[in-house]
Amino acid sequence: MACSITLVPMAVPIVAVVGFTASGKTELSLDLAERLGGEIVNTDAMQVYRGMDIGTAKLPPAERRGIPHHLLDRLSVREPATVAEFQGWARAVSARLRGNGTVPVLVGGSALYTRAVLDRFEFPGTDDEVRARWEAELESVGAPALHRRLAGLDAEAADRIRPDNGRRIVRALEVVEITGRPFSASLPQLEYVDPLSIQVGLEIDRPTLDSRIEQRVTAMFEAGLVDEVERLLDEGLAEGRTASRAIGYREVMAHLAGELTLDEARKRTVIATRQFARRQDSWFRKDPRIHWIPWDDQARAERAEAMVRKIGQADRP
RNA sequence: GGGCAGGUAGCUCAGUUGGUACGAGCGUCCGCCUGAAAAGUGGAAGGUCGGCGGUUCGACCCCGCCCCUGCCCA
Repeated sequence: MACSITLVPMAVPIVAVVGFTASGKTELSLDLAERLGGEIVNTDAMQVYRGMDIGTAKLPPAERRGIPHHLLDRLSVREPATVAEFQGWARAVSARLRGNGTVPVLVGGSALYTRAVLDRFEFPGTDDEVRARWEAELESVGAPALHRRLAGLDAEAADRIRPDNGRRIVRALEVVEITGRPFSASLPQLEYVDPLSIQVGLEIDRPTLDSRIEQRVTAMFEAGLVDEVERLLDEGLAEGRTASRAIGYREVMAHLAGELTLDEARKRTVIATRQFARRQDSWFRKDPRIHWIPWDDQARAERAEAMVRKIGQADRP
């Protein structure tokens, strides 16, 4: 650049749009990105998969208003996804954007993913071989027996984890083995890594949310979700540890395997989505830092923008 | 019109050869949650056992009538 004026590095906030599936997050995030001069960073655990478009309600490129979207289509359906890996990606992208004065607008319904990016949140390492061994052990001995094992090695963790939750027991044993220290797994405090963080949530009443979910799922089936799943099966969807569990995808797979009729698959998908929304609710409710805006507020984008600007100023000298 | 099967939790169905419904799965509600998180996991609330009458110390289980559903015969 000819002009050599170095801009005073302005504090660039990091924004997250959170909320329930089907609540209108996508729309708000685009409006917000436009107003703030930001770019979208996906925080949806399943939209990181290539080819999972219809069933994850991934915004088609043509509807992205020219705003760059990050962390979409990163993995093949065969590859496992993990929070820790995602955390690395998301923090790197966010830091890069902010370095350029661009506001990262995180959008997605995966509460743990969002927290992993915004909060002080560290994950102990992992080891495929160690994990595989404990998983095999779980298979042959059963969760309660493994839980007793864990109790001997890390009483605190065993105390926190239910005897039936094989998955978490295995992880605890894995961490204890590779770190040589207690896992004592518990969620970290609600504390942002960077004070210039803000979460905006879309508030929506249950009856409305439930009917929107029903409509959205039905629309997905009409839009060709079954074809999408068939395509992905050729790419190894069934072998994917994470992707094969995605709502809608597993139901359609069951249908293609002859276990469910098409309509049963659709109905089960609606139910699973609703249950997912309830789980999201229990996460969001516990986070008092979220700024809620009614989903149908005409001026929601303006209001969200104002909230973000206020945060930025409050912390500026 | 006759015959058969069935009417038990919101749904699908177990069950008691008459002695307070042990119900189950799913759904619903509430909770937990550190490398699968759209995942995983714990708990709770739900029932005048189709209706009316009878037999009996006592009936959801026995008898009669009626209503409803499905199938079959005419």
